[in-house]
Amino acid sequence: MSARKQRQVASDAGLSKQRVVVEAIRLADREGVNGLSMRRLAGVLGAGAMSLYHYVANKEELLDAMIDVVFEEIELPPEGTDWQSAMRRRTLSARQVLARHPWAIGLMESRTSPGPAHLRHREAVTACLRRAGFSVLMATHANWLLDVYVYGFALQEASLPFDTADEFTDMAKDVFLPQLPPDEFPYLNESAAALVAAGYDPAEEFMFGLDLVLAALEPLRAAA
Amino acid sequence: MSARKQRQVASDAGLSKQRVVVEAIRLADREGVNGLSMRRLAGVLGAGAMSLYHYVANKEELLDAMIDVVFEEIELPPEGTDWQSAMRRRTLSARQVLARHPWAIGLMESRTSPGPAHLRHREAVTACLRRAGFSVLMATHANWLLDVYVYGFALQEASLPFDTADEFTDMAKDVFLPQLPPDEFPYLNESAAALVAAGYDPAEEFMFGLDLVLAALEPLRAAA
DNA sequence: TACTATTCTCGTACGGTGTACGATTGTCAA
DNA sequence: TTGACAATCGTACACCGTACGAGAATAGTA
Repeated sequence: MSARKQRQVASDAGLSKQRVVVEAIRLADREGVNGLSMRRLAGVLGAGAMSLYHYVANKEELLDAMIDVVFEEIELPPEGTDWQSAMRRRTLSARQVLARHPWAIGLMESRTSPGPAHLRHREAVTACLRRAGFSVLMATHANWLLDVYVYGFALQEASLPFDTADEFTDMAKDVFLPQLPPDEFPYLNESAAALVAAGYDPAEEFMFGLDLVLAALEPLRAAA
Repeated sequence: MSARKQRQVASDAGLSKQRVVVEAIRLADREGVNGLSMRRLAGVLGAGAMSLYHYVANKEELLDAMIDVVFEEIELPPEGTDWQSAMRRRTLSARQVLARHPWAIGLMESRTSPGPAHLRHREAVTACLRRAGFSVLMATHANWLLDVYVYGFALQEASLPFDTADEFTDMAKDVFLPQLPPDEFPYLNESAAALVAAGYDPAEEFMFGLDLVLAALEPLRAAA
């Protein structure tokens, strides 16, 4: 039994909770969360729909497990550096991961209890902040604020209808500006024009806000 | 015909896009976005399910319209004050509105084109920032950052399993702490204990981060 | 080896979903 | 009166999550 279970966890042939969740994530990445149905998932796994329920109590639990796997993909803050570098590292990683799995962001609103990977991440971040000299309460504020930044950014980025600076330029000219009568939206026209001229890079935007937040948090920690 | 249409827009008796969307929002507020189905919505409107499709092309369009009505509820930045007060006012309003309609946050991820109310809000915010002395590009950064803050906060707040400080205290003692073995999560234990002692108020947390962001943006505008 | 217990698979069915299609009615202009 | 059009909605189809229970495969025990 344990030998068989061992084999199933590792191999590609048999089912396992691992494989169900991982394949569910791949499916959601490909088709969006609305394209993820138990029947379709069973299909790509080469199984009957009801077989999945041996590994997952219901679809809600599957979604919870998917979210926690996403959290596992996010790098923990490294230990050997200053707190700002550590936070930059883990938030950048989070941005990449959430951009890879945009469906995860919309799912968070409805799911309230954090999974084990989520908790481990939170513990590591709190540890980093406390060791950097933030008080208990200030570390809580900083933790919350940085999470707000990461999720808020990911949420906005996911709702952008373009991925690269070039795509933005095209869309701005062909789609955005025609929808913005200059007399009704003078300032948005001005913005759009400036952004088309300067180019728009979400990664740069991320760094701008992140550095601003980190710099504003810096004086709130007690000296080391 | 136009008299009839007029009557329908105003009255409670007949259907209209207005009424369909408004009732859909009430239903989503009450039962969550998963409880909103065309049949149920038609039910509370006293109509057949297919009648709704005369006012809305499909459910996606209904959801888009719902989101834009939510944006309409958010106060525009007032004009007679300094930019920080104006931003405080409109972000606080946004937080309240999004807390009232938590389903709206999760919906934003999948919907890419802003509705008219969204655009009007954006225009007003950009105007406020530009008049306060921010450059075109800096106003874009500030606009983006403040939106990140509002949506990120709303997203996190929506995923909290409690609403008030008292509820938090109860849940922390009965639910959170038992899930956190002190040897594995020493820092989260420390945090939780401190928060239980100090009390936890989401509204305060919102002001903390908002003031921090506003203060950090202040030096980035050119003097007036 | 034989029997039993447990784990795993999944076919069928039920009540829900979004919505295409077409029939029906009510209201108007000519 | 007639013909166009706006509005309503019954029916049907393909899909959804999953309860139930039957059957096959495997493990543990004698």
